[in-house]
Amino acid sequence: MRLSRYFLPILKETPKEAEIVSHRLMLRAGMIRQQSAGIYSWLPFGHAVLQKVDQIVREEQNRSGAVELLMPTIQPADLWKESGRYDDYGKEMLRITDRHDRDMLFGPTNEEMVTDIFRGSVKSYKDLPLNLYHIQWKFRDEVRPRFGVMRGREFLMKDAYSFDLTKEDARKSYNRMFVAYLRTYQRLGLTAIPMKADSGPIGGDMTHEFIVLADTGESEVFCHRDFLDLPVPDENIDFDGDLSPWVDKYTAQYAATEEMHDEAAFAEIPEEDRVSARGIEVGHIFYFGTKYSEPMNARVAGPDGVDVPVHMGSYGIGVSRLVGAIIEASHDENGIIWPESVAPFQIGLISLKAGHEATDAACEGLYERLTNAGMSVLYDDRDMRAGGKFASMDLIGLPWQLIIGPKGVESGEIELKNRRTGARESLTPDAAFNKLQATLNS
RNA sequence: CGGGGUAUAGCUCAGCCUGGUAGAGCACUGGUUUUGGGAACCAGGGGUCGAGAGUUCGAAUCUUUCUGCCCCGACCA
Repeated sequence: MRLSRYFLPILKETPKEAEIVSHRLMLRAGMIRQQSAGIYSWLPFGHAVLQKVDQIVREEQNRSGAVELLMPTIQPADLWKESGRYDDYGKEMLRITDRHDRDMLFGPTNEEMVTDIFRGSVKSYKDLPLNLYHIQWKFRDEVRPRFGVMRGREFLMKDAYSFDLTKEDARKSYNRMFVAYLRTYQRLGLTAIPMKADSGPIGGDMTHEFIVLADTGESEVFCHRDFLDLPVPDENIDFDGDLSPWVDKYTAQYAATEEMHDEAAFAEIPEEDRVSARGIEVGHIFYFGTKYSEPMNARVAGPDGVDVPVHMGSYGIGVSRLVGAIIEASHDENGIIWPESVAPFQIGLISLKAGHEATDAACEGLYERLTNAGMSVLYDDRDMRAGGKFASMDLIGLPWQLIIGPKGVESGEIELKNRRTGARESLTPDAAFNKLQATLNS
């Protein structure tokens, strides 16, 4: 992509409404534009990141055996009246009346709807287990939206719903999601720690919040240092096998958010292993049994022929929030530092002197070569001074920068810079190409 | 939903106290000189000063009502 033909409205100054770093950087890097409190347009650069995250989440859901569908944003109120939540859910639910005066709502979540879909078609234990998920925009009319996309009113969320005959089976479904989440966050370049969450009236140990540590996190969290470098299952993990060893490994040590914090238990950890930090919740999984299947009559026949309500769980990942969380966890004073897995482009190619014949030729040649080799390149071909280009490229945080100017072209060298480490090296165009190909296509 | 702010050019802000023809920097357009870490100069374009009502000869400025947005708290993926 040539920057001169892209839409990347970079801001030199920070809009005053942005308080936290991810919000500031997302506005400055031309990723989002606010349309109303907590409601954002995703501009091309931001949209590209959102799609990368979306796709990784999808791939890991699919790998775990979950099946994708797509439910609507607008739901009829009747389903919610059936479960009893129409009255329970407060003003956070955006209620709408259509032209026929029917009560509708903009979905804040989809338990009722997916239960309705399930009960219409599944009647036997032979069709279980089943896990249905979608990635869809939700709306919660927060009293006080803030932190940009981290706490918006409209947000993109992956929500999965598992259906099982028994609680024991539901635990297996829970474990599958647990492991899928570990893999998902790792692929996104994040260290996410599963922490005990409040299970509310359901009770039990099957609920965890996945927390990313970041200095600017919204809440205080406490955990054992071991979590910071626990291995994550590789892509060959068998989701039909017994996943409990992995879950056990990740639940053996102390980890809790503020609300669930137990000072005494935390004190038992050797002092040097105690981690007390700020965290961002990027996922939440929980088992809730027959809370919806009971009132909504979602029952299946067991092997004995008797109908029983299915055991359900739901599993959320805040996809749009993750974009902010990744920035919170990965930036410096100059801007964003994208993990390679979610970077909108792998390489930023800077022409230090657009219009200079030899420089243009060198840039065009390399741009074409890299692109043809399957690498994604944002080519800054604007006629602009070098300083501004360097600042822009650091701000938008592409993992690799290729810097080509008249001096280097004359001596046959270009500069390759790693955004994260800041390391630069002068290479011939061939060497730079080979290095990038070896690094990025591996 | 309680408390506190704020609203002037695309962005950051001054002007308001003490009413008198709407400003600066950056950005944008044209030009000249520059050119390896956010250049300089010259010439331009761009604002019903959030909206309504009032006071006044005259309102960005004073009074008042409304609205948007932001921050703190309670609440939450």
